[in-house]
Order: sequence, then structure tokens, then C-alpha cells
Amino acid sequence: MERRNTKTKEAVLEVLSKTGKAMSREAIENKIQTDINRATVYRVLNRFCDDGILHRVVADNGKQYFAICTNCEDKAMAGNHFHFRCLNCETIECLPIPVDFTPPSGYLVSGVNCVLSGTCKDCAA
Amino acid sequence: MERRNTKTKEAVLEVLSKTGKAMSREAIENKIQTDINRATVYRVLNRFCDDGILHRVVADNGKQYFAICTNCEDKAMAGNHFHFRCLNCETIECLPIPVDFTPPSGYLVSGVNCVLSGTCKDCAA
DNA sequence: TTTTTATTGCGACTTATTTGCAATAATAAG
DNA sequence: CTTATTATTGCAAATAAGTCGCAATAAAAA
Repeated sequence: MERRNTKTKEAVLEVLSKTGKAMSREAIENKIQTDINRATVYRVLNRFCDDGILHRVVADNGKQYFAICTNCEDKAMAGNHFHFRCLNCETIECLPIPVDFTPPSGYLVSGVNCVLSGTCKDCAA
Repeated sequence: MERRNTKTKEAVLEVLSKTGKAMSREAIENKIQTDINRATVYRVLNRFCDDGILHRVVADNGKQYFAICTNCEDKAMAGNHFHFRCLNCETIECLPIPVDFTPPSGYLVSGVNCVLSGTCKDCAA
């Protein structure tokens, strides 16, 4: 399916590239000046994930967070690094720490979703 | 607060110890013969987690799964091992692989939630 | 047997995310 | 520039997971 450029897409990408962190749909929407429909934002985010532009992290609060793929060469391994959720400032960052593991023989791993939580550097200071 | 023994608690623990895997509230309820209210099951599960008898895993589908703590000495680090979600049989297992990482300096980690997904040994065979 | 209060069931509620559908707008075609 | 095509959007409603208040029930102690 062909893709078209829209204000929503541009705005979402801009917000995400500015913060560098992983953001929830709500946070993204709040950062965007213009009013965009919730469903639309989700659709844009999901599309970007499909296209390998963003990766999705599901935190231990059950919510989805989205971040720009910087080192997600392999689509299947998008998000193949640790994420950190600060319970204080409710922020999610991509840590520059790759998730390292050797699956038991016979297991095929196609997705990695690793989230550490606690207090981030800024809040701990 | 004092704890009382009830059929629900016994049933939940029995189901979980029999499978050895991590189960969703729904799966647990289905395995129990008698009818138990959803809210009650959640309350029992949450209580068990608080008491360090179970640990909770939030999978990348956003759902909670519960498993008996076997090697969860440190309560704060409960679930400090990888989990595997099979996209085929929708089963979640605790892998005997500890999650190993060194958080960036300044970060305080109090929780670990790591889920790999793909095809499990049985389904891949 | 009575008392105390943890536990349960019920129903309603919240929150996150998705979906159908008709209206709108980006882009290609003429 | 105008028109045609169809991706995208907004809206409203639907799903789904999990939680909560409250009155009724039932462990366990007295």
C-alpha cells in the first residue's frame, strides 16, 4: 500500500525525534499543538512500527510506548535493547545496552521486549 | 493483615504449580472447576505477588501473567529471568536464563520485566 | 457458639487500544 | 489546473484487561 505524507505523521516523527525517548500515545498527543484524533495517532504509530521507522515497547504497566529506531537494523529485532521506565517521572528511555541471551535450543525468538524500572538518573540525583 | 486459607487460593496455587508456566487470569480461571469471580482471582493473584509467592510478568501483548516464584529470593528482583511467549500456543514460560545487565550509573533498578517472543520448542518441532 | 474481620461476588467503572464508516485530502493522471 | 483514485482522518462505538465500593459470606480465634 502506498504511503502519503500528512501533517500528523510529520508531527509525530518530529516529537519523537526531539525527545529521543519512548513516548506513549498520550504524551505524543500532548506535545503536538494541533488537535489530532486518538485513533489516528494510534494508526500512524502502528503504521510506523510496521514500516520499521519506530519500535514499540510494552512497559510493565501494560501500556505501549514508541521510539524512533536508531539501531534497529533488523526489523525482527527492533527494540533489541533494554528500556528503562522511571517510576517517578514516568519516562521511558532506550538504554544503550543490548539485550544479550541465548535461547534454549528449539526456541525461535522473533521479538524482544525488555523493560527495567526504577528511578532514573535525573530523579535519583 | 492476617491471611486466611480459602478454596480460591488453594485452587489458584494448585493450577499454577501444576503447569509450571506463567498463566493469565483467564487461563487460570478456565483450569479451575468451580466458578470463581474475576475480581476475586485478580485479588488473590495480586495478594500472592505482594507476598512474594508469585511473580507477575507483563507480556508484550500488554497482559499480565503469573507464575510461581521458584528462584525469586529477592522480592525486588522477582521475575529476574527471561520469559518466553509463544505466539503460536499463547503460552508463557519462565526460561532458566537470568537477565544480565549493568544499568548506567545513576539509575536505580527495582524491577525487571523481560519477555522474548516467538515459537516455542513444542510448536517449532 | 459467638465474634471479628478477611474474603468473596456483583456490578459498575476506568483506561488503553481498536474498528467501521463516511468524509477529507494527498498524489497521480489527464 | 482539474479530476480521479484511494490513503488518511475523525467520530463514535466496541473491546478488553483490570480495578473498586459495598454488602454478604465464611475462616479462625475466643
